[in-house]
Order: sequence, then structure tokens, then C-alpha cells
Amino acid sequence: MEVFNTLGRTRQVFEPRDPGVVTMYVCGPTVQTSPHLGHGRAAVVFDVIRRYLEWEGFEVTYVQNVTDVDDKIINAAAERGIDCDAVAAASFAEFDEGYRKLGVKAPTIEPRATEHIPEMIDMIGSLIASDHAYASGGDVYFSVRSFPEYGKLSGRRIDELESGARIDPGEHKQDPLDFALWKAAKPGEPSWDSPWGPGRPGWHIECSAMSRKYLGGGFDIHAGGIDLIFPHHENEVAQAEAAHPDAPFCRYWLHNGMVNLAGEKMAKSTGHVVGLLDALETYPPTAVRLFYLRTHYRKPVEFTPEAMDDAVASLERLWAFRRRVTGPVEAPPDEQLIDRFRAVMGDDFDVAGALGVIFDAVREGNRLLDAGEDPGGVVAAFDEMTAVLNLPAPDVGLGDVADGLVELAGAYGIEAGSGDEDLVDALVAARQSAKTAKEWDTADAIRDGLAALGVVVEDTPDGARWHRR
RNA sequence: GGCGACGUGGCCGAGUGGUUAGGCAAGGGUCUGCAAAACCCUGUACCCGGGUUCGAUUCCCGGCGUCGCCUCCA
Repeated sequence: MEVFNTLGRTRQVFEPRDPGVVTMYVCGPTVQTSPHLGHGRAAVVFDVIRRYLEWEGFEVTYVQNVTDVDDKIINAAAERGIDCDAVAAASFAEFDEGYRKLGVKAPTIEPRATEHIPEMIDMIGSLIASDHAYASGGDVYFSVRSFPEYGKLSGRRIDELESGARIDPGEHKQDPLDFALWKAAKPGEPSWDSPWGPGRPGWHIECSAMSRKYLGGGFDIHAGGIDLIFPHHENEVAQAEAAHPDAPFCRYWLHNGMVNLAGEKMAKSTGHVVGLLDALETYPPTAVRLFYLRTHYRKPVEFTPEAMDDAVASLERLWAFRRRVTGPVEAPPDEQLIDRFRAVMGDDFDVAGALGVIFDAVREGNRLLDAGEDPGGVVAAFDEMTAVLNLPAPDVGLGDVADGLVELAGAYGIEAGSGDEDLVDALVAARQSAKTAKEWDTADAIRDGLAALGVVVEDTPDGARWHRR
């Protein structure tokens, strides 16, 4: 298995720190506003990587942090006249809903910055003790020049950074490159006591401190958006390795590409976004998930209605195939398909390639079914592969069609009272009678009526079947 | 300006030094009362210019273009 490691910008053989165990830290959201489609992509992409690793037999500890204290949360709270906790709680609820609808597995641990202030203070303290940081005017800054390897993750050199850097008013840096580990509290801001006075942590320190706490030194995978490489992840490396020079901070850095809209990156700071929850209302969540998964995780993707229609149609092909097979599948998964799946997934998580294998399975399975042969092994492989990607089949339940259904049934003399599904079965049977009598108009009217309710009737050699659209 | 990524057929999108990715859409056919689904067939794809090679879309150099980072950002 090989992965592209941002640290070194090369493809490397994946060898976890401890055999059979993978420790992952994913940069989670700053719970400041509503999630957009970009947040969803990061979550889905790393969720699939996690599920794949678990499928390969690794025991995965998946940590995703929640940044619940930061300048923008404070500003948003001030603007809206509510407190920071309320801003964070409302935003977190939306992220959580979005992740859940997208089928993202809950993190093993989901630590919040505000619940790990002592750990951060400890780390800051040891950085000061080792001269990698200094207190200044109630703030504490990391001294970038004290860490010679600074820039190794993002491929920057300190001297080049120097020219563009500057010190903002109110900061007390010794060097423009230095960044805040601890910010002195201003009036009205949330704050915690510290050896340097009341204040709050800088952004970067939480990930170094919390990953250390839950995953230890030299954990396996640190993941996040490609836009976090600099400065966030660069700073994390510097802090963590300066505080613990004995071992590298983490072994593999994985970064996902951005979601673009009209050719430009979605970004909450510019308002150039499509809300995640809005998209999940407009499109089936599994189709949104598939939209993310069609493109390799490191590449940018363009969000367009056409791309979504495409994803919806592709998904329908998947499930149209799966609907053809009823009853339990007992055959072992087709080995050739599984081998191909494993090969592409182990090749820097080529999920687009994996989808190619899945669609090949669909064609082969359909061909076998048409030929009257047993597609068991292909179906078993299909089920296994789609489970790894977590592309769940839609609910077959009727949902909210009940009212129109009773009316339609009545029109054909079918008594309400039994369950909705029985009603549909009765209507399908009525259509079958009409077909037998060659009353095509009636048969088609029933089918059209059901279609209008979102129930699709399809004829097969074994009789008519129906499913929810 | 510095650093980095990318440029594949109508659209999306994997991949490879020489033999089919895949999806969506389109055309033809089979099946079917019709429809849907499905299967089969079709469309001579790799930004441009050099170079390496028996052979490059696939490696190297240059150019053009798009995007990202260089401030907060998944």
C-alpha cells in the first residue's frame, strides 16, 4: 500500500507506527458558521480512507478535533449578541448533521479545544522552557527561527517568508514570522488562566496538544484540506517537534483538494459557497457522497448542477443493478474484483479507480443475470466494495406517499386499511390483470399514477417489481 | 513575484512507455404491448513545441493555460 505524503511530496510505502494499528488525526471544523460543500468533501474523503483501512484489517483510531475557540467565533458572537458557546453549539450541530447525512462514521474521539486548555498550556510551557517560545505582553509566541526545519512540510524557506511577513498592530512578536501560541484576553473575550495571564490558545497549538494526548508521538496519518498546509500544519509540526525533539510529529500527511464553484475555491471567508445542508436537501446525500468520490482526493473538483445530475444517474445505475437481486447473497465475493479493488485503493486511495471496478461488477452482474446465470460472487463483491465506500442503498420504504396512494387505490376499487406496501402491491396486481386483459390504457394509467407518487414499476421476466424513486 | 498542483474523447474522470478504465450524454441493435431497466456495437482522447526511445498521452526540457498556497480557510 502506498500513499502520497505531503511531507516530502512523494509516494511512500505505508507502514504504520505499530503493526495492525493506524492512528489518524483529521483537522476538523472551526465551529463558527454553517458548513459548506468543501467541509463535506474533506469529511467524506478521509472517512473512506478510514473505512478502507479498517476493511484491510487495521484497527483505526480516528481523531477529529473541534475548534471551538477562535477569533471568528468571538466576532460572530459579538455581532449576533450571543455568547461564544452558543455560536459554537449551533455551528457544531450543523456540521454534525451534515456529516451524519453524508454517511461519515463518527470519530473515535472528537476532542474540543476548550476542553484541552491545560494540555496546551503544558506544551506552551515546555516550549518556553526550551527557548522555542517566549512570553511577550501577555501573549506567547513561537520562535520560528528556533526551529531550523521550519518550512519542510510546505516547501517554503524562512528567508522567502520573511519578506512578506509583518507584525500587526497589537502583536508583540520579536520576529514577523513568529506565531501566537497564546493570546492575552481582551475585555469580554472568553479566557482561561495561565502562567502568562488570562487568555486563550492560538489556533495551531490545539492540534499539536490534542493529537499528542490521544495518539502519542509519531502517529500515523495527519489529514486535512490542502489549504491548511501553510501555515497551520507547518506550525503544528514546528511546535510539536520542538516540544518533543525525540520523534517526528507524524508519519504521513494527507491533504484533500478543494471544492470549486465557478472555477474558484469555495471559502467561507468570501461567502463563495454552497451550503452543505442546502445541497443535502436538493440532492440525495448518497449522490453528494458519490460526487465527492468520483475524483481523486487530492485534486480539485468543480461543483455544478450537471456534475450532480451525473452523480445521481450513476448512483441509480448502481442500485438498479442491486435491485435485480433479491434475497440473501451467500456466495463468496468474486476474488478478481476484490483484488482489483484492493490494488487501486492501495494505490494512494484511488477511489475513482475503485468506482471503475464497481461499475465493471455491475455490467458483469447484469450480463450474468440476463444470461440466467448465478451472479452471486459478483453481487457479494459489489456489496463489499460499496460498503467500504459507504454508498448505502436508498430506503425502499414508501415514506410520505401515503395520501395520494389511498386515492389512487380507491380509483381502482382497492380498499384502504392495509399497509401502504400492500396497497402498492394491490395496484401492481391490478395493473397485471389489465395487462393480461390487454387493457393497455388502464395498465399504463396505474403505472403513471404510481410514478407520479414516486413509485417506479418495472416489468421483469419474473413479473413486475416496484421501488421508490 | 516565490512555492506547488493540474491540463485526457460532447461533459466528468482513472490510468499507462507499445494491447478496453469507468460514469453521464449521443447514435445503432437485441429484448419489450408500451415504458423502464439490461445487454451488444459505435464514436480513431490524451494543451502546444522540442528531446530521449524501435515506439510517448505516459519520461525530460521549454512554452501556453487553469487552479491552489504565500492572511483566516476543509
